[in-house]
This record gives sequence, C-alpha cells and structure tokens, in this order.
Amino acid sequence: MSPARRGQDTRDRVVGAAASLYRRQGCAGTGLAQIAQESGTRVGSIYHFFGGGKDALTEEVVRTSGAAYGALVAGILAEGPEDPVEALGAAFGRAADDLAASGYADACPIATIALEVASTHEPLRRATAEVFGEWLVGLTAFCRGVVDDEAVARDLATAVLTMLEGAFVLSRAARDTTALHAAGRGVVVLASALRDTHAAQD
Amino acid sequence: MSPARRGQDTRDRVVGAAASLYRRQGCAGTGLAQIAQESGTRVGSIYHFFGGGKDALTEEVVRTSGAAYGALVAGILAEGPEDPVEALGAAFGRAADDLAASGYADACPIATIALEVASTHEPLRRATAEVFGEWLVGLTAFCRGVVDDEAVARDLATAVLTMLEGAFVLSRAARDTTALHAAGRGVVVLASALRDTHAAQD
DNA sequence: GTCTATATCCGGATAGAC
DNA sequence: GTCTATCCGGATATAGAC
Repeated sequence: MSPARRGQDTRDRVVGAAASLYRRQGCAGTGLAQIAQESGTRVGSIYHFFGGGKDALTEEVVRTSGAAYGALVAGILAEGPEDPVEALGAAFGRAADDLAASGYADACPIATIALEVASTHEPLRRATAEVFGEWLVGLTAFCRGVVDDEAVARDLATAVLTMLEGAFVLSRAARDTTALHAAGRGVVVLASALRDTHAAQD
Repeated sequence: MSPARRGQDTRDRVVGAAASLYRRQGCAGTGLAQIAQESGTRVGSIYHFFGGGKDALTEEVVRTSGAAYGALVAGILAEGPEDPVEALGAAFGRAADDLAASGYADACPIATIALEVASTHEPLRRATAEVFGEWLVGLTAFCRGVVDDEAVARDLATAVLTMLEGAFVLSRAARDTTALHAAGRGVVVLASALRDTHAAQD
C-alpha cells in the first residue's frame, strides 16, 4: 500500500466519519475534533485535505453521501418486486427496517444538513438542492414504469420523495416505524390511483 | 404595565426570538447571545427565566411553537374549502405561499430541531415526538371527514403530514415551491382514492 | 428583573516541526 | 502527510452589583 494510497484512505475515512456524524447530529452539532477522533486522524490532517475547512468537507459529504444514497435506493427499487408500485411500497418497508436496525439514526444522509443550511449558507444549500434534484431524476425515470406521462411521473416521484423525507422526520422523532409504514401504504394507494387514471402504455 | 407583566413580556420575547432563529438555523447553530440580542435582552436574563439553560429554553420553544403551528394549520383547514379533500390541497398551496413570502425560511418550526436532537438529546426528542403526535390527533380528526374509518383516517393524516414535512425540506433546499405544489396534488389524489374505496357515511 | 463581568470550555483555523 | 502547539472567537454558564 503506497503512501499516496494511504493518504486517500485517510481522506475517505474523514469523509465517512463526517457523513456518519452529520447524519445523527447535524452539521452545526458536529465538531472537527470529533470527526478527527472518529476517523483516527488529527484536525491538522483534515485541513491538509480540505483547504476550504469545514465548509469544503461538508460539501463533499453532501455530494458523496447523496450519490451513495441515490444508488442505494435505486438498487433497492431495482431488486424489489417486478410491479413498480409494489416495489415503491416495499422500499418504504426496507427503509423502516434499516432505520430501526440503526437505532433510528440512519435515515436520509442530507436532510438534517439541508434544513440547517437552507437559510444560512448558500453554497451548501445549492449542493443539497442538486442532490435532491438528481434523486428526483432517477425516481421520475422509475415512476415512468407506473405512469407514462412525464409530468405525472415527476409529480409522483416528488410525492414519493416528500413522503420518504417526512416519514424519516416523524419516525426518528417517535423512535418507531409507524410513519414509514403509513407512508408506504400511502405511496401504494397514490401510485395505483395515478396508474388507473393515466394508464402507462408499455 | 407592572414589572411582573414586563418580565412576562421579556420571557415571551426570548421564546419568540429563539423559535424564529431555530426555525432558520436550527438549534445547534443558534447561540444564546444571538437570542438575547434578537429579543433585546441579555444572556443573564435568559438564565433568570430558564434555570435549565439552553435545553430548558429549547424545550419550551418546541412546545409553544408546536402548539401555535398546530392551531395555525387547524385554522387554515377550517377556513378552507368545504370539501375536506380540497381543503387539504388548498392548505399546501397556502403553505407554499407563506414559505415563499418568508424567503424560504418559515417552514415547519420544529423539524430542524427534531432531526438535530433525535439521536442526541432524549428529553428534547420526546418533546418533538409529542408535538408531532398532537398534530396527528388533530389531522386524523379532520381526515375522518374524508374517510370514516379511524385507522384509515390516521393513515391518511400520517401520509399528509409526511408529505408536508418532506415538501418543506425539498422546497427550502430548492428555494422554490414545486415540491409543495406537487405534494398538494398528491394529497388530493391520495385522499380522493381513499374516499372512493372507504366511503365516509355522513 | 436586569445588567456587567467573567469563568471555562470548545469551536474553527493556522504555523511549523518532523 | 502527519503531528503538536497554539491563536482567537464564540459557546454555555455563573456570580454578583444594582
């Protein structure tokens, strides 16, 4: 393992530790010292990799964990039931299981950051908006398996994402998965209703 | 105006300023010095009213702004269209207007706090969970005007609240109201579909 | 009840040895 | 690339004059 490769590892560990801590405590509630400790390095090393300081690290966390979570959800949907409506419902059940298994910590990796920075830090706000936008592109493509109309599919995708995000808020606060399961049932009813009125021609 | 009454005013101003700042910056991102400045008082005075320090103040903010927002939403629904399904949809339009009018700052008053404290501060987590629970009670009662079945009404209420919370996250991040409007359309479709299958006998 | 002053600690950030 | 040491500001919190 070359020194350059070790450096890359350290950088990745810093991003991973920051992502994990941000997800549970938010950005403002997480200090660089804690990130350094959790990743087994020093604050000085963080500044070696992220000349822009905490803001630069946070932006990278948003982008990398946003991409990772988008891929995770896409994989779950792809491996789920063949009927896309059922697959959407099953994904909420899977999200509920994962959330409970993590002690109600691992929900959306960027939602807390998004709310914290929305009115306080324009570059980070843009980064979160772009991640949500990319997720919506993928979800809309999936929803076109339910309704062929592009605009209706995007509406459905947006509704699905809002229900997932909102259910994460309620479920983490309540420390139970009823909100996620109720949202999953709602998604199935909504998607079915849209499929009935805007039949997909496949 | 008696001194006791003035004291009450100061206390109220502190809670109001903290609520406003928390809504935009979150709890961890807001300092007591800023709250004191915004409410025209001193940090020492905050400790005079809140012996428990920032945690005690934060809990009061959660409970009072939670109650206020619950009453606001109830009023909007009561004054909206007579058809409860249309009233739900209209409420999302109203939320979109209010959010944009406030520069995308005034969304849910406790969502940011809820995500910040969910895994870090058990008493505050409970406080946010209780507020969400009270909102759900009121929303479920309203939804019984759509579907008579108690369990279905609660499912619908939960779905509506998740869509509102999630749409607030997406709309604040994007600084546009498309998510709120899409969620509003989704709520109307979902509520209509449930009304059709579980007809309310009124 | 309100204000000043301050204690104590932790935040982000930096310089420079190695 | 990594580590130590440190600066400086802001954080919560407290003591006590008025």
